Amino acid sequence: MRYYRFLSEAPRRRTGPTVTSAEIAEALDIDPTQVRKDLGSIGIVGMGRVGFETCEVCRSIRAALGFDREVDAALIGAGRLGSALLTYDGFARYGLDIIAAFDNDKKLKGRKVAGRVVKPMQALRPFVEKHGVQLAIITTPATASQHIADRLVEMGIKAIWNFSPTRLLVPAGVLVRDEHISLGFAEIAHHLSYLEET
Amino acid sequence: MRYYRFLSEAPRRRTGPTVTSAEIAEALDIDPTQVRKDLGSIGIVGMGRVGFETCEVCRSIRAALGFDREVDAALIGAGRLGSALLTYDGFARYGLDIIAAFDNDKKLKGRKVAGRVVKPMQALRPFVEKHGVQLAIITTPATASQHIADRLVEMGIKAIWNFSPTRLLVPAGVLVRDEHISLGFAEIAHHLSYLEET
DNA sequence: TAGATTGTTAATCGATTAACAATC
DNA sequence: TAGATTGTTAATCGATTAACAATC
Repeated sequence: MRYYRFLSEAPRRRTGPTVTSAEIAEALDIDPTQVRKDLGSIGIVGMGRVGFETCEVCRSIRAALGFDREVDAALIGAGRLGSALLTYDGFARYGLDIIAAFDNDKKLKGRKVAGRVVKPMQALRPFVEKHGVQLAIITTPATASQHIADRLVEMGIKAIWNFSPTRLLVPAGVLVRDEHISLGFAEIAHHLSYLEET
Repeated sequence: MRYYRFLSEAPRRRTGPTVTSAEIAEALDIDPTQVRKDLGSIGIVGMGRVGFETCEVCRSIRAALGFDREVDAALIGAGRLGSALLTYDGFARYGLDIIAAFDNDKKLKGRKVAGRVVKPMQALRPFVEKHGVQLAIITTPATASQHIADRLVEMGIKAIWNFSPTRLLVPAGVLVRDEHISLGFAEIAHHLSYLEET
């Protein structure tokens, strides 16, 4: 993933069409050997003397990471965080398309957020089944999220991206990615209290 | 951090006042020896026969993670994501207090979000200096964030929690924690395309 | 050809796991 | 005392780094 970020920015750096393992390693602060190993593991072969062809590597990484195909997602919870995700246009780069938003809040009903109408929760099941939605993004309050997750699993969802501050329990085979912002704060708190000491 | 989440939920599980390394290991799916090592490394000693005293361990971990002291933060960018962070009340648990929000958008000026007035950017420097703010949370568009980061560093900020989709460059000594949501999606995309294959 | 960069094998390092005497 | 659980040392495992012949 870090490779992808670095390489997709390559055109902007106006470097040539190739990149060496040493350059990548330098930029990402890792060992050149490591880079060659990683690239090799997803079937990318470099050329002696010149290195790797940037574009080709990019494509291969996209494929390896699964960014090369469209993923349609349903967003559950159209509050502030949900709206922020809907509005964010950076997901397209990774093949993620949030095709619908659902929320039970009467105030939001029928309102448009980032061009998408917020649908009532009753519409969720038919929608998921009709469009074969595989990914659900949950931004509901912690109290509601487990219940919603259970329903989503019933509907046959394959993955849940959980932004609510709870750990969700789901049967094996369904992927849950918990996005706990508080976790990031741990690093900061640690750093700051460390500064304090010295 | 995972220990902390687990242990702080202990009261809800209504287990006794102590917990064994085996129990923690089981719940977190790691090796019991690892647990004992980790706890030992922050100076926590357990008792033979009964294990560790839950409350005491919790306190020690809080201290080790730096959650035991208040951190005052300034939020830059009061858009959807910024508002979501302002509204989120879970930060208090970790000692984080967002004491002010700043945004240049005229529409937001003077508006209240989660009880805090949004201040204009000009007010940032005096505010940071007056209150000795150490942490800034950036939720501005990618184009603006580096410029803002530079200014914040000048003002003597110690850490930046970056929610804008760019990598920020700062001098050594200033901590930047990048919160790239797209990164989380990589895992999901990978899982889904893996399912596809089989 | 000469030189730079790769792919890969071998060596090092650190982290995880196993084993067990010491402790409550 | 007997039994469970700890702290710690030793052994294993995997991942990172170093070295170098093969390649363009």
